[in-house]
Amino acid sequence: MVESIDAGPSLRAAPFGPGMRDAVRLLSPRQRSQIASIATCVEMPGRTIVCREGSSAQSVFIVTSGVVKMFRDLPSGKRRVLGFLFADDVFGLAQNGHYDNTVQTITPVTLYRMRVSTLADTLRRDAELTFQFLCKVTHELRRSLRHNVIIARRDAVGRVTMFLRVLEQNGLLEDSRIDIPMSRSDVANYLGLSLESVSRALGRLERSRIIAYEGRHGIRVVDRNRFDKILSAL
Amino acid sequence: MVESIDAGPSLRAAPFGPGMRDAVRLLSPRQRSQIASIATCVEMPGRTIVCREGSSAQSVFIVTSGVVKMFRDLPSGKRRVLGFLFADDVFGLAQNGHYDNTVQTITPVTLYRMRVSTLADTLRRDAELTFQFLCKVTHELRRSLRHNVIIARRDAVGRVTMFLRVLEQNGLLEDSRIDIPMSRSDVANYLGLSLESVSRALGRLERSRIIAYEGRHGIRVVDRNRFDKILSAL
DNA sequence: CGTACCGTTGAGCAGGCTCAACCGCTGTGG
DNA sequence: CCACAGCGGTTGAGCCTGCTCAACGGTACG
Repeated sequence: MVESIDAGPSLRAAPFGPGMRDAVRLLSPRQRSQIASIATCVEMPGRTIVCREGSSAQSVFIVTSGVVKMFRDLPSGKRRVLGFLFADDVFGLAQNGHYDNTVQTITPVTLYRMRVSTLADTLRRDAELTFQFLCKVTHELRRSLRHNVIIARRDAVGRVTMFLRVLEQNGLLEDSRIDIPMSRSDVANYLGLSLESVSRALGRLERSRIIAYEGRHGIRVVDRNRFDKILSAL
Repeated sequence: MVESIDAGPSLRAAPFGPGMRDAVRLLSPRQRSQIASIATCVEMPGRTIVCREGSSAQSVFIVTSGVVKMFRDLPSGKRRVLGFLFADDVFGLAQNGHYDNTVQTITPVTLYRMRVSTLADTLRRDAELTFQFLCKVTHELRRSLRHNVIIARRDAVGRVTMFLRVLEQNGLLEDSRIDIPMSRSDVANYLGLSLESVSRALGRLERSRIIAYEGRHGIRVVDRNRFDKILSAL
């Protein structure tokens, strides 16, 4: 049954124990339908605000398809993008009564929405399910820490390259093709660079024949050696 | 019974629901003794490595007193400090079979150590306890995201000031006194600055009469207005 | 076909990094 | 008791990279 893999929302994370190299699907079919029973599936076009920083936190969301960005607007008008979320990611969890980040869709997305109180009730009665969520949030924490490592880097080319690898490991695309669904401005705000610097860094990578453009929102790694060298030059 | 507050390890985090302003103690006395029963209490002097990046993950730790730093060493020899952990914080959780960060004590610490497999077994049988850990890890995630916002800032004075506020909110010291237990070098690696920049930033804050030194590892905010102005100038 | 947004490229500036010297405290050994 | 070495912290000089401001190009969409 192909349908079984669509029988409700899913979570992806690396387990605590000595599991596979990286993230795996966490929830059992039973757990997925359990969550589906307390959630509603919604679809949204691109550029839609899903939840807003500071507003009362009603719901928790799980992404099923598409890409969203999580960000915070600063008094100066600058915007900090704190992360991009893909299929099998969860958000809306990090608050205490109020969301502390805004989440906006980048591509059209489908996601499951559930009331935070309903989810909390369900979790309190199901240790196994709660444990899965614990794994997932721990995984998010790991990603955030890696983000910290990336933006600690000083050179624009290095940051952009590390970002490309994150995208590569995330999207399970075929051989060396990397999809960049978000705008340069989003990338810049995520990496703590100006958008010009992002553009220049990509341009430099291309001119030195390390990557090749495939449209403006996709690249291909053509010199894996030098690509990896930049990564480890951190 | 004064002893009751020392009856085992504790966790501190902001709850999901509309709770207090900030973090609260999570575990019930019963849960604390439950964890204590599967943990061993250890004391360590300062500058001790607790667990090392890449090594096989045996244990999860809860800090009871003292300060530790979590960091990662990069190929270039540079060191990224990803966070400082205080009483009621947990670490060792973020791995999959291996620790992905090194943790080292800064001050003498007392902490509870438990085998990760034992903890996992306990959690799988107790939804309420697992939920508490979920809250805690979510809280850690929030802190990491705030860290991201801090180091996104460009100016050294701003980053240092935001760091001082984090320390202030963390340590529950009396009026405007802020303890800085870690070295300038640690602060620099945490903020993504050179240690000279940290030193200069603190010096500038002092010369402009916004803070006053109290020894090298403590300061006092003497002009709260301008202090806050720097914070919101982000 | 025009407009608006995204992306790219250029010129000049500023802030933080690097290198280097110096200071003060601590602990050690003669 | 003092000399010395080591470490953490501060300060200075000069360089370098990414930011800012600005103009231009291309593509998508009305």
